[in-house]
Amino acid sequence: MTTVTRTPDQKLPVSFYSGDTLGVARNLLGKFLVRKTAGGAMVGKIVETEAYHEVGDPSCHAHRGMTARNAVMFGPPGRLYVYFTYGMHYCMNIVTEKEGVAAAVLIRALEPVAGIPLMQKNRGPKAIEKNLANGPAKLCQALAITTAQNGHSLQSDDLYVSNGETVLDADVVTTTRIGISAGADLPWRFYLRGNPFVSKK
DNA sequence: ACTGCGATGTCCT
DNA sequence: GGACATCGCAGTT
Repeated sequence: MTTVTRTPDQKLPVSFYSGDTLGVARNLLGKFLVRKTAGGAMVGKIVETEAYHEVGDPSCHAHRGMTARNAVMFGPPGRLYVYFTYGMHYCMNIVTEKEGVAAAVLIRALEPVAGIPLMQKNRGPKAIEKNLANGPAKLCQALAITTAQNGHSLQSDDLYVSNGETVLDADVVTTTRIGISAGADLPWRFYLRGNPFVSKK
């Protein structure tokens, strides 16, 4: 018999995030994002990511240098970069690369694993399980993440990424990013092949 | 199924 | 003043 061991409370170390952004984006697939709030704990498996980098990527918020909004991207790796967009939505990124290099991985979709009733409460009565976290703004709403968490360390106890499932290269699809115009040709989006919680096909 | 578009605040030119 | 790493609703095929 085969035993699958999961260690959902083992945080990924800062060194996991400090390297090449494309590699981090790929390797975040299958990991568990853990969020604890006053209402309870939630866990989602990361099933879709996108890489953003100040160098060679005109769609990166930091492409034209540091501003008040993107400053966290220039800081140390393993922290959260959360921004507000379209007048009503939040998106969360994980900062990568060494301090001084602005880069991050956008978390685009989660497969709900635990705390699903709380995610539904956060998302509102119209959300069903399939739609709880299959988009960057939806998952922030499900996990109660706003700009209040901008700069938040993933070594904290209320918001972190833990070891998850091993993902084979054969199960990773690499393609272009969604919802951007500049840099639309870069193959910097990664998702789990066939996973029903990916935001789009 | 698909397509178009309104909401709504902040950032940056 | 335009753009925006989005979402959900309304209308059509």
